[in-house]
Amino acid sequence: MENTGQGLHARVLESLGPEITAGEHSPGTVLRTDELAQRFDVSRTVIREAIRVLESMHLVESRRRVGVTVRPTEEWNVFDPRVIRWRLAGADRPRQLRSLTVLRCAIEPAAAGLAARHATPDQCAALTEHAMGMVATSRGQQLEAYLVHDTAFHRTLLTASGNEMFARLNDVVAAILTGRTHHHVMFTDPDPAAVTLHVQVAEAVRTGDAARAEELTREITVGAMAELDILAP
Amino acid sequence: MENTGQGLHARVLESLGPEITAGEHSPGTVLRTDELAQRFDVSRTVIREAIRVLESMHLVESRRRVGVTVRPTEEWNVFDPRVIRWRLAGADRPRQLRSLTVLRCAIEPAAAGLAARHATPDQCAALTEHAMGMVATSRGQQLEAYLVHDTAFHRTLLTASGNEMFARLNDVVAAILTGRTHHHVMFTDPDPAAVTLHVQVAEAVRTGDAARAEELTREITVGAMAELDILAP
DNA sequence: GTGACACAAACGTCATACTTATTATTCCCG
DNA sequence: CGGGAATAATAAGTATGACGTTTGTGTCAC
Repeated sequence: MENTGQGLHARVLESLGPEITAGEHSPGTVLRTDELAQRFDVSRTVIREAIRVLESMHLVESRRRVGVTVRPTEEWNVFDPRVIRWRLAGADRPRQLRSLTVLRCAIEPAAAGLAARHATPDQCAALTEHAMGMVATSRGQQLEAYLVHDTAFHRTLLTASGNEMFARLNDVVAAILTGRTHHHVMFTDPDPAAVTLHVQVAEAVRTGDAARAEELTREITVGAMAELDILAP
Repeated sequence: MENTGQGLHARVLESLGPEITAGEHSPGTVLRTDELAQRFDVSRTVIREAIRVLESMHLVESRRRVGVTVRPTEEWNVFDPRVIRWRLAGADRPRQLRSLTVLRCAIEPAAAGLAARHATPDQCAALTEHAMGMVATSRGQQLEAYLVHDTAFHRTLLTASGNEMFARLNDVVAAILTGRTHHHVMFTDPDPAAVTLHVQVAEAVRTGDAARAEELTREITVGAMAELDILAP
């Protein structure tokens, strides 16, 4: 239960954060540090440190004499990994998943194009290796093993793009892929066409064909959007 | 500009953050809270709150008995608005600007396509209005006025996409546009072709032509990359 | 009704003592 | 001489109480 034992402030954060992102405290609600200290049975010091982090995420705003007020959703730092995680774990998980998928579909083709230019031999090898792994595990209900290779493939692709911003989105893509397998209840084996596309992307990156890598990746992402009933762009 | 005097912890943060992102403390360096408290002449409480925020940005890692160690660049939360701002203000501004531009060029076409589907009449009106403003200020060294309309145009476009993640990138795009005008020393008037493209994008969004809006916006972003000598994808 | 003024509530800051985890050192035994 | 266990040292983590600062609000006089 307590996987958050890294300090009391972390424990408070992992309680308050999800509460806020889940909308349990509607925007405008005021939280008082004294009450929170009493509720969590910790000192105000600990509460204040947690509040400071929530404030850095633009989830709350602390003002004198008034207290800690919850900010409206539009002001949240929706790119903060923790905010993403909390929202994915909360009630509006579907909407968050759609937002992230749209983002992913804008990013990954561009990342693939860059990877075709910048990927190191090691990265090319890793890509083909994971693509082969996907092929090997694409039949016979080996969904977990398939997911591992799928995640590794996209992580390698994003890293190989050489763009630090893209690289930092691998957690997002991993969350999407994991979510699809675990939550969306994939009983059936993966789409063979998608598996083939991954192999072809690895090949395009290896041969340095940026345009082809981008287009093939776009096909993959279009498929990902279709799974969530998002209009293709 | 930004109010850095809003509390001592904010002051410390706005000193330590830039120092770290500028590489003044190389990864692995250990900072001790007591020393920092002495250096900034504040209590340890204040230092701890600042450290907690830096920790939430993955800039540092606080461990008992060892101190606060600076983390390697690859682990930083490069999407955090403050990290972006600090790096833009620091030494590796050029590289940061290129990273952001690549990101922008992956995002904006997709955002334009979505905007063509989701934009409200008000947003369409704002788009055309700002495009007209760009036309009106595109000649005669009215660079500042042009920048205002340019920024507003792209902000409206990203917001109109209806995707919260895209919408939160308007600060990034604004930083890029501002940087081009101010830093890149634009003596010459804007490229007339780019101005025309903006008008056409506004028109495409208004008429709901998603494919056209996306393609036109891609042409704009390709131009933005060319200005920074980035290979077109 | 309007202005100034005083009060109080909540956060902000500080100082201090104590706790805990982690590392480094010592020391004993094989 | 070497290795592992006991021990000490260290720096962050937590608790507490006091005081400062800002600011919303109510009151009072005019």
